This record gives sequence, structure tokens and C-alpha cells, in this order.
Amino acid sequence: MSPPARRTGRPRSAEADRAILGATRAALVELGWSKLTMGDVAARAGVAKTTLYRRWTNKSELVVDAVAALLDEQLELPDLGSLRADVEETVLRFAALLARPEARTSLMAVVAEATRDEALRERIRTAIVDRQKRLVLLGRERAQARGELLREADLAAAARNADLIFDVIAGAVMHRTLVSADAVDAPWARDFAELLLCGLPAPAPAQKPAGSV
Amino acid sequence: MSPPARRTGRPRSAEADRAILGATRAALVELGWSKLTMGDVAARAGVAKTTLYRRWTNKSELVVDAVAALLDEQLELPDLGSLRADVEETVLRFAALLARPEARTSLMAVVAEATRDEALRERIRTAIVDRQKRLVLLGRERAQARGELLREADLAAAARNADLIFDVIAGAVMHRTLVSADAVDAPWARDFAELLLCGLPAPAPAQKPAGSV
Amino acid sequence: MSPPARRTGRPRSAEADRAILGATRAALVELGWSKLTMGDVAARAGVAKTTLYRRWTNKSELVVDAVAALLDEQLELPDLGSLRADVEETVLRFAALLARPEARTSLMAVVAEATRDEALRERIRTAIVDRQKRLVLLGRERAQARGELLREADLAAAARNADLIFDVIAGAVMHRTLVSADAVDAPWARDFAELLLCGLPAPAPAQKPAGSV
Amino acid sequence: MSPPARRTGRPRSAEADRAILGATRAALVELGWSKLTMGDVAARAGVAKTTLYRRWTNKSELVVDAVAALLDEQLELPDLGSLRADVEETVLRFAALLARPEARTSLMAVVAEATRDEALRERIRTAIVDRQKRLVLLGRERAQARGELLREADLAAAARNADLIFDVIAGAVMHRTLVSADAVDAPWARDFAELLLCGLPAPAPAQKPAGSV
DNA sequence: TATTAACCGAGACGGTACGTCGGGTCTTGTA
DNA sequence: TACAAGACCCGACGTACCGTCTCGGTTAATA
Repeated sequence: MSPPARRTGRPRSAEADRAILGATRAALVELGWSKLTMGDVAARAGVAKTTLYRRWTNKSELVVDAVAALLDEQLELPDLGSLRADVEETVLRFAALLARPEARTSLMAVVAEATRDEALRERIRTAIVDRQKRLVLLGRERAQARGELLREADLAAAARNADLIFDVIAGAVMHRTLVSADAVDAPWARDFAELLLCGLPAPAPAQKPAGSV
Repeated sequence: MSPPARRTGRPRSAEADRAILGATRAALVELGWSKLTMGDVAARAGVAKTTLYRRWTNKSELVVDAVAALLDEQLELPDLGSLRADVEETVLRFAALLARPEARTSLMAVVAEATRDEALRERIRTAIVDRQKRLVLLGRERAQARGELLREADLAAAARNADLIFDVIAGAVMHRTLVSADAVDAPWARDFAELLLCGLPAPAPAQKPAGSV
Repeated sequence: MSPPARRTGRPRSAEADRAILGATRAALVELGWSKLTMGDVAARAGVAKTTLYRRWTNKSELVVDAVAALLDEQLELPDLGSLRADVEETVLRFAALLARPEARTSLMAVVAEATRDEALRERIRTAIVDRQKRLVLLGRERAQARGELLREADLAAAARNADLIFDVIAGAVMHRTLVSADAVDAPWARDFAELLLCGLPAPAPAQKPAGSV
Repeated sequence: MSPPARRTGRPRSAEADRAILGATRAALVELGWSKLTMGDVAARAGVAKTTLYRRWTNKSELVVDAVAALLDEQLELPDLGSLRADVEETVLRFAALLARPEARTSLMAVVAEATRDEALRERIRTAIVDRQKRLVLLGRERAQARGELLREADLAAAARNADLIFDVIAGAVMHRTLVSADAVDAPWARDFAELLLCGLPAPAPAQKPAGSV
């Protein structure tokens, strides 16, 4: 069932594979998705266009693969002694990643493409989202150990909550960077952490009776 | 201030503006971003291609404006009597909009394109971001009137805060929808509103004594 | 029958007429027929396009009028004492005229346009051809007076002959200049006059028995 | 000498060359120069527009070649036994060609365009002028073989002379047809051949006693 | 060692859309 | 009315990229 390993004929050049992916990543950084052309990638890789199409059926497929390789870098969770400090630092690290043009461009390109490609969406979910979610889980673990966070009884609720926090953090940073086109700097990170930990500033401390969720 | 110029010559047809934006939205729905062509939009609008390019330099710019109009008409702030309910409802409305393929696709395409196009970024900011921020401002106004929110003394801080809240709400919804590829439904909206209003659940109400923040 | 002289309303600006024709000639010289645009002419004349179209229905009509004015300069027949010398000098003068880009360009443009415009053809015939034919008639007159040329008995034949000579001289110069793209210089003029006066070089003097022609 | 290059890559389709030139001629006949469009030619030829532009940079260049092919196929030198008869027949054949509107129109259009386009002038020279000059060379060869013409000693002079004769014949016919707008018919051809072979009718330098005619 | 099938580069091909340009018309406000 | 300005419709222009298709030539496994 698995590919019976083509046997006859000249085998494909592994060199070419490497060169093509490298050239694609370079072109992505310089030009972005929409101005990247197959002809240009081929030229950069010192390869014929035919060679590209022998391996990938599409511009999309090629670029997605190139991006996937690019995004294998991972964020690491800091441990600064308090939940608030850890959140701020994580936000700043993620923003630093998004500040790099190749990351920003290719991430968005792949997300945009995914808006009309179910398979790609699934691929993003497993390759990126699920992998980064561990940061939230780990951070919560630590905070609970420190006594900074309530330990949730309901397991399902706990999972749902982790998902929510992940979307809030990642979404806020991405939205500010890519849509609002504003900088994510230390003051913003501080304000964001404050909001995340304490919520909107209610007028009277007495308004929140004891025992509320 | 801005429109004192343009006195001589035949004025631009407002009719054409409407027809073009309408045709663009219709084409987006039917074809999606990538298959939408300027020529087709012109034909649908009963207008010459030149007339499009006299108003928008690009396919991107045109689509940004069409999307902005779409958001304008679709997003209204509800008034359900409490900040919490208003937030939930707004989140759900925004999610409903993103569930429509033409909105999702074109919004993301435009954002992706903007990652390497400063002018487009600026246009998104003025045409979409600044315009939708009114929802946050209006919502805060009402909540303060109801006594649900502290009235901020510092004006600059108030503005910064509105920006932050906007990015958090819009970012969370977009990220969950487009990146995490999960549904934004009523339970999620409830959890999100809870988090936004109250922050992460601290273990004891008395735990935050002196010296905080 | 003659134009009843419009009376009401603002009269047309004679200034504008002059400016337009001048601008057209200037544009013809610089750009040639095909790259001359109505918009450019209007701009040079400091006039709106509407004003052009109020006076001429077409680009063609406008340019033809401009060319006609240009060609009102005339060639003068020299009198150098012999038919041969007069022919050579006339050829060189005509060539000098064709060497001027505005003359060359606009003349050809108008002729090309005439290939599909009967009315224009007629206009060229009366405005240019018939007017220049006088040179042939005058030259023949003088040569006959000097005894260099046979005086034709048949009047119709004489007229036909003048037409022929005109086409041969003008045609040869124009063809060499415009089609063959070679220079019409003194040696060529000499060779041409020799050919015109004596015909192709026959091998034996005895071949043309008396009384021929 | 000229085609040693071009070794790699897919070779250009000779089929396409034929189809394009054929389609161009057909379009010229139906539409004339100014209404002929590259897109239409491509469609008729069953070829992409790109393929046209890969071979010809311009509408003008393409039409020049199409016209050249037209002349090639239409103009053959007759052999009627005498130089005089051959000249007459050639003149009539050329005139018949110029009577066809597509030939007349496109030839003139191309020449007019060339008055301000050096590259086009060069192309006309090589594609049309040099190619048709063969008729003069061949005709002279035959006439000399028959003993009707002097064999020139000086080679350079012979070449100059062929150029001259070509310009005289082609120029006279074109001028009469296109500028004078008169018919080139059998009588005119006879008069022209007489003039070309014998020159202007001199009164016989002393040979002919006074009072002749 | 010779065969041979699949590879490779180059580049032409049919398409489709792009953004621009010019022709000729129409619509303003002003003189 | 004419005029300057400039928007309008139309249609062709020449370009760019897509993904496919020959070409002539190379290269490793097989026979």
C-alpha cells in the first residue's frame, strides 16, 4: 500500500528539493506570498520550473511546505516567578517573532490560504496550534502550583479554558500586530496582562459578592 | 478640512461608487478573493474598468473598502442592558460574519497582503480598524453610564485601553475562527465575556492585599 | 447658402483656433501622427478637449488641416540654364524638404490616411498634387524654349506626359527617402537626371533607327 | 552564420509562424490596418497573444512581415522576351497589387509609421525593399543576356544603378496610385516604359534637321 | 557494459488577468 | 452659448504568471 518505491530510472535529486524549499523561503521573506512566482523560485534554486511541478502540484502546496519548515521554531515558556510576569514575557516573545517579516508574512499567507482549504486548516491546527497550546497548559500548571490560580475541578472546563486563553493571548497579539498595525511593546504587554488577570476595571470592589465563579 | 478641493470638472458619480462596491461584494461572495477580477467587477457594476482604477489603485484597496462596507453594515452594537450581555452578543455577531466565506476569505486575504504593503496596512487601519473601534467606545460609554465600569480619569489611558480591548475581542474571535479553526458559539462567548470582565479566576478574594500592581 | 453666421451666444475664440493648429503641428513634428493624441494637443494649446471636438470631428480632420497649412510652403523652380541642371536641383530641393521631419511625417501620415478615405484623396490632389505640377509644366516650357526638348504636337499627350514626369520625379525621391530609407544626395540626383533624360543605357548606338517614338 | 544559436529549450513552432502571418493577412483584408488588433490575429491563428509578442515586438513589425510575404507571393518577374514588355508587365502587376485595399492600406500605414521609427525603417528595408530588388537585378540580367542593355563595368555603379531603377519604378507607381490618385493602366505603363528606356524625347542633337515633328 | 526509464535545464505554448492609454462623449461650474 | 476641467464608456495595448508541453541531454539502477 505504501509507495512501492519506484525502482527504475534516474532518482530525483535531493539537492534540488533542498534548493527549492530554501529558495521558496527566501522568496517568501522578500516578496510575500502573492508576489512570489514559481519562475522566480525556480531561478533562485537554479532549477527548471518543470522540476518544481514534478514535486508540488501547486504554488500553494509548495509554499505551505516551505512555511511549515519555517515555523518549526518554537517558543519557550519563561519562568519569572509570577503568572503576570510570565504572561508579559510570553507576549513580548511572540510579538518579537511576528516582528520578523518572514514569520509574519508566511504565517498570514498560510492562514489566508487556509480560509478556503479545509485540509490546510487541519494541518495548521495540528502542526502549529496544538503544539503551541502546551505553553498555556504549562503556564497554568505552574501558576496553580504557586497558588496564583484556582485549580479547576471540571476537566473538560479546564481544557476549554486553556483553549480560550490561548486564543485570547495569541489573537490579541496577532490582531494588534497585523490588523491594527501597532507595536506590541512593554507597556502594552503590561496593560494586557493586567486585563487578562483582573478583567475590566469594575467601579466598586464590593460589587462582586463572595463565591462568584 | 479634507474635501475643500475638487471644484472644477465633472464630479465623480456617487452612483458609480455604490455600484462598484456592491458589485465587488457580490463578486466576493460568488467567486472569492482570488477569482475576483477587476474586469468582472466593472462589468457587474455597469462601469468601465478605468472608473475603478480612478478610485482604487489596486484590487486589494478595492476589496478592503468593500469589506469595510460589509463590516459597517453588519456590525451594530446591541443594547441588552448589561455589559456582559452586550459583549457576548457582539462576539457572536462578529463570529457570524466571519462564518460567511466571502467575509472570512477576503478579510484574511487583505490582511495577508498587508503584511508586506505599508500603504495597504494604513488603508486597513483607517477603513476598518478605526471605524469598528467605535463599538468599543460606545459600549464603554454605556457601561459607564450604567455604573458597570470605572470612568477613567486619564484620557490617554482611556484611549489606550479602548485599543487594547478592541484587539483582545477581535483578536480572540478571529484567532479561534481562522487559526484554531474552532467554532465561536454561545458557551465560548459566555466564557470569553467572563474572562474579559473578571480576569483569570484567582483562588481567594482576600489574596490580593497590599502592593498589588 | 453660405453659413448663415451663427449669431446668438458666445462666439468661438479665434485665439483657440490658432493655438490648436499650432499645437497640432508642433505635436506632429515631435511625435508623428500615430503618437499624437488629442489630449496632448489640447494641453499644448491650453484648451479643453471639448474645444477641439467642437471644431473638428476627428483626429484625422484636425491633422489634415494642420498638414495643409504646413505644406503651403512651396518649391520654386530654379533656372540654371539646362534641363539637366534644373532637374538635379529640383530633386535636391524636394529631398531637402522631405528631410525635415515634420514634413516627412505629416505628409506620409496624410497619404496613409488617404488610402482609405476618398474625400481626403481628392483634397490631396487639389491642394498638393495639382499645385506642384506647375513645376513640371514650367520646366518643360523653358527646356523647349532652349531647344532641349521636343515640342509635343498632341496636347492631350503633352498633359499625360507632364503627369507621368511628375509622378516619376516625385515618386522616385519619395520612395528613396521614405521606403528605401536612403539619402538623396548630389550623386544620386545626377544619376537620376541622367536616367530621366537618356533612359537605360542601350548597348549599340545604331539600335534606335530614325523616326522612332 | 546567422542561425547557429538557439539550441536548448523547446523550439519555436513553425506552424505558429505560418498561422500568424496568414491570420494577419486575412485580418488586414477584412479589417484594414487600423482595425486589426493583436488579440484578434492571435484568435484567428489559434495562438496565444504571447506567442505573437515573442516573435514581433509590435503591431507594426508584424504587419511589415505580413506585407512582405504578400509581396513575395504576388510579385514575380515575367519573361516576355523584351525588356520593354517585362517592365510594362511588372508595372501593371505592382499596380494591381496596390489596387487591393489591404495591400495599399497596410503598405502605406507601415511606411507612415516608419517615418519616425528607425527600427521599423530598418525592418522595411530588409523585409521588403531588399527582397523586391531582386526583380530589378533579375530583369537586368536577362536584358543584358539578350543584348538589350549595356553590361556595366564598375560593380559599385551597377549596384547603385539597380537601386536607382528600383526607386524609380516603385516610386512612380506608388506615387501615381497613392498620391496623384490616378489609375495605372496599360497606356500609362507603356508611356512609363518608354520614358524609362529612352528618357525624355530630345530633339536629336543636330541629328534631326530643323522643323521636325 | 549496455540499456533504459526517469530525470534534468531550458524555454515555447495556450490562457487569463493585469493595469494603462487613447478616442470620443458627457456633465459640471464659470464667463 | 462657449469654455476649462475632468469624469465617463469603450476597446486595445503590451506584460506577467500560471501550469503544460516539447526539446536535447544526463544519470543511476537493471539486465
